[in-house]
Amino acid sequence: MLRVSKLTDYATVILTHIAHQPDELHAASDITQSTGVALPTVSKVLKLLSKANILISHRGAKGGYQLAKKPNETNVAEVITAIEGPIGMTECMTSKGTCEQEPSCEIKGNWSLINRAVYTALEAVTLADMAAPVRQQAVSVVMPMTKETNELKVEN
Amino acid sequence: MLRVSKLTDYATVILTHIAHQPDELHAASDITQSTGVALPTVSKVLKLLSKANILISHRGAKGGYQLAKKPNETNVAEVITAIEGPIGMTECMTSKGTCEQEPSCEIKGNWSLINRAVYTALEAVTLADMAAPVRQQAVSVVMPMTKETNELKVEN
DNA sequence: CTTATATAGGACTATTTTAGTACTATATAA
DNA sequence: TTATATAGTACTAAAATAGTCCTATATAAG
Ligand code: FES
Ligand code: FES
Repeated sequence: MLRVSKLTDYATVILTHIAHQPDELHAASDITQSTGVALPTVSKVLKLLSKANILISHRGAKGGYQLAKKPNETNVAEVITAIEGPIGMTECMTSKGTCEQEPSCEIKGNWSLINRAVYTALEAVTLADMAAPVRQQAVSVVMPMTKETNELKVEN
Repeated sequence: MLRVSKLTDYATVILTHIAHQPDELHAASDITQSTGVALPTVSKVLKLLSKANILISHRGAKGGYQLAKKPNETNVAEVITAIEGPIGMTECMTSKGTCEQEPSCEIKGNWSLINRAVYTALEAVTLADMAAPVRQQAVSVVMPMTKETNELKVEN
């Protein structure tokens, strides 16, 4: 079904919450209350985000987490990568040399382009976007094209 | 890691193979030989693709499968949907009414836009593209935008 | 210095999803 | 009638994910 994991979904909810008060410290226990996600799970997500330098942590009493960068400087692709690891639509994209039919594979190149297109789409959405009301914009994405149409359809 | 399942990957390999001879019938046993994928697995994939009307099946002796449409009329989004079910980045996208925090959820709208962007990217690639050598093109995708930039960045 | 608080890190279990296989029924060409 | 090939379904095994828990470490405050 091509979906992100639950943890990633939690991560966006949590980060969106934090993005509303970017300068304050947010303890895991506070976030549990405001999001409804169980404490151990919240804790796990926060650790992963901290490790990926999306959040900065402060230990000890009165500690907590805050955004490492401005809300518009962290995007969804980074969040997904922090929780799930590198984004690659097929196994061959993330784990090199594993695939037996790699030498003769003719579709790898196209998957790589699809990959880039999806990544670009995810990269275009920031925490600021998530925290803000929904509006619309257009973004250009690199894609493979058919043999027949030998020129760019849309230029950016 | 945001990836399609192995079966989906097989499906693209198989369909790309068939797309090279769109008018001939391809039996599961033939496809096993030319792709290296185990027969029961090939069989499973072909059945799913047939059920989704991406392939047409012919039973009995000298039977097999062929493309239901021209190679450029079937896209990757359809293939993924055929094997994995509806494409939705989060659970809330595909299974309505399940999420407890749906009423108060402020990020659903943005996930919906991300979803559409990814879908558009996948929709833009056809079997003809997969079968052809890799080239480049640009495609426009609808995305959410920040509060500040209240106008379209790129028009298509 | 001591205590309470909060994150860091890792290990572990349970659950869910995916992959792969097998078997029976049905259709068709020869 | 027989050989061949798909349809449909059920089942098992393997892998990924989700969720929990425990111990160590850092820090603010009394
Ligand atoms: S399927 Fe692995 S490299 Fe193409
Ligand atoms: S998280 Fe389920 S609707 Fe937003």
